[in-house]
Amino acid sequence: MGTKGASNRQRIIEAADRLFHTRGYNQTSFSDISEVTGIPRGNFYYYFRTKDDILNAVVEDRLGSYRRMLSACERATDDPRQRLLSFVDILDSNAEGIIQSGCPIGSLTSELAKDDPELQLKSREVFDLLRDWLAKQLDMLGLENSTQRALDILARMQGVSIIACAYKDRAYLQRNMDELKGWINGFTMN
Amino acid sequence: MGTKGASNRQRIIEAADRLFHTRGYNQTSFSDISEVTGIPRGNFYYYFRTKDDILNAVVEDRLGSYRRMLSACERATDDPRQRLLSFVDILDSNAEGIIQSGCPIGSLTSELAKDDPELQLKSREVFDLLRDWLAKQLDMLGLENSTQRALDILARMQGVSIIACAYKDRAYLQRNMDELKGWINGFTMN
DNA sequence: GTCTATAAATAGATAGAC
DNA sequence: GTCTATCTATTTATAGAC
Repeated sequence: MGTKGASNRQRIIEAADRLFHTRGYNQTSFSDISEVTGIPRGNFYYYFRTKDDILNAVVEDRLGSYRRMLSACERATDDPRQRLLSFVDILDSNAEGIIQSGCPIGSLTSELAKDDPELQLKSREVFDLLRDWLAKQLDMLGLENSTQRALDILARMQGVSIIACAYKDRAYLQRNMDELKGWINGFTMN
Repeated sequence: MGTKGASNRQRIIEAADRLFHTRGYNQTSFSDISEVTGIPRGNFYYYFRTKDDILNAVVEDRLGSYRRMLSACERATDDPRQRLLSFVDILDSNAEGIIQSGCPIGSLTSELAKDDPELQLKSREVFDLLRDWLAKQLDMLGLENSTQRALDILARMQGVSIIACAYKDRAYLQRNMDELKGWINGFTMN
């Protein structure tokens, strides 16, 4: 695989990633990706056989990004409570994108739930990654039902994202992220 | 407007309502609605000028349905706490649909956030209706920041719906609906 | 009011020149 | 590896017969 080929492939993935977030999977056409990247439509099929393949590559790319962010978070501190608070900050740093287009993970998984069960399963892998990482930190805090609590954290962030996006209310998002941090701080007292 | 015409129009709205939930707005074509209702595609334009008009009619129809449910809930009891608990039960009765396709309100509003700001504003009206009704009950309980708390209830239900749908986990939905009721019961002690 | 036929645009996907 | 041209199917929407 040549350097330029890998570059083109990566450019397609990154453009598709952004478009899947801002316009949705089904509303993103090959023409859209072509316009953004400058790569002709027909060339896409050299790198991906189908549109579904692009989605799979985008999810794999997201998994890699989140794994790197979580690893960096683990290297920064050994305190699981601090790690959980950093986790909230990571997603908080994407606040503007959430207000405009919703959570990239949640909105993609929700969209694909209506479409193709296989694609939804693929997009859910990002949830799996975050859930397992959160559960690991909760385990270190000595909490029980760590997986369920991890899902509760994700559910809370998803719900806040939905409302904040629906009302384009950045203050609502900020306030609830802070309350979520307080909730997480309360975990240590159990 | 004749009887049969109104009937056809209503049949289109109800079929579109279900399809917008199970497949999404953008993934629902006139052909899909035609297949379900048996009404030819071309006939749709006698009742609606555009697909957007169908969405508007669907949202208006949903608003009417929810208004009737909330009114019935108000007639059933004067206790605002009981009304809030009944509210959770109403959405809980649609559990199977939430598992399969997500919350009809949340998923539609999220989808349209990526598409057309005007359509999102229209679909958000259902959130507005529920928010205001919840806030009214919270006011009766003597709570402050009733609108913010109402949004918190909606956010919590949305988040739980996203996770329950992603993992097709009916038990998770049920457990969190019960916890939400406990949370609401806690409101009276403030 | 109801339906058929069809327009005009766009989708995902393919073939093949270079 | 890269790009143009094109195929086939489907989309929203229109025209017009009945």
